[in-house]
Amino acid sequence: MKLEEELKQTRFKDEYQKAMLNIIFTGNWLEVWTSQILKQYDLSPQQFNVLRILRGSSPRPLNLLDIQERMMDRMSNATRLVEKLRQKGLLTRKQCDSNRRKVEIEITEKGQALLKELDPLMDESDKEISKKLTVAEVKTINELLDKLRS
Amino acid sequence: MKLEEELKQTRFKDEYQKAMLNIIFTGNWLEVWTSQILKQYDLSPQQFNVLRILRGSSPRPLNLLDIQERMMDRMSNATRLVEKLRQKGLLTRKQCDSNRRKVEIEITEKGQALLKELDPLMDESDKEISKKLTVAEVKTINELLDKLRS
DNA sequence: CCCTAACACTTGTATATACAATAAAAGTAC
DNA sequence: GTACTTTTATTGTATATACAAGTGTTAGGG
Repeated sequence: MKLEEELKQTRFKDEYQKAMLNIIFTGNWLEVWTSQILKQYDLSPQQFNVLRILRGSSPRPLNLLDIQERMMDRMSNATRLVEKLRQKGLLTRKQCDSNRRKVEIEITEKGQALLKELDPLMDESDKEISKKLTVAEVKTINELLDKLRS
Repeated sequence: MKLEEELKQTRFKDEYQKAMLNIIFTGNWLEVWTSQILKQYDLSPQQFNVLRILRGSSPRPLNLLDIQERMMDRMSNATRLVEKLRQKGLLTRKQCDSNRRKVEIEITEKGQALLKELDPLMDESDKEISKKLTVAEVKTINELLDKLRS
């Protein structure tokens, strides 16, 4: 739907302003969507993101700064996020031997299993998008967004 | 910068998954950017958004549901958001005569003045984007995002 | 070895947010 | 008018987040 209808607005100052709002709005929209899916598994999008990051580096553990660098929202508090996941048994943390300031964080079997359960659900979301846009079109989006942040 | 570098990730499952993450990430990125600008004026992006919505409808007042419909993030609590802005004297609220469940919310002179002060700063952000992307390119983004949400 | 600075993380605190429960007014049916 | 439903907004509560201050660890200079 056009952003104008979505936000019941008649016009924007220019295409640039509209793009700014459009990207933020669509990002929120996608995040709400995934959070609906994740809710039944008691995960926030951020927690899910951290788990996927850990799976990506598995079996090599990551420390907190590594995770923070890879997070979608760098502002959120990695310590407490990780602690939440640890309490659920989805990851382990131990002090790093060579540098005791660091912690080594690793996804557990249980975490892997949970992600495996979630994979098909997330594939569904991708399929939803593929109903709306062709591969060429999403490629274009990716290129333009990458360019925007350059 | 490419999302892969930004998130220090080697690859994504496919372009669809990358687009999903890219839009969310870039949306966050833009929101953080504007929130930096707004911070010196003690406004959150959401509060700023509400003020702009009210300016857009001025001099006609809006009630809470109207505002909620036009907000970027529909989940946030409009009542408390509006109350914060009222305390700052940026808007007024009064019970609606014809339907006393509703409230009429209107931007004040002070609110208008604040927005006027912020306009040039926000124009700067637009200009930043215009250094990276042509009008044709942002038009493409807008079309594709609108299509994605359709 | 001592002193200072840099690093990696944690904690405190104030604010924001999500979601559910509640309240009050208006509309509808009888 | 009374009972029921719907609309519109508010409040309670648990959780999340931002930002600054604090803690313990390591590194470097003299």
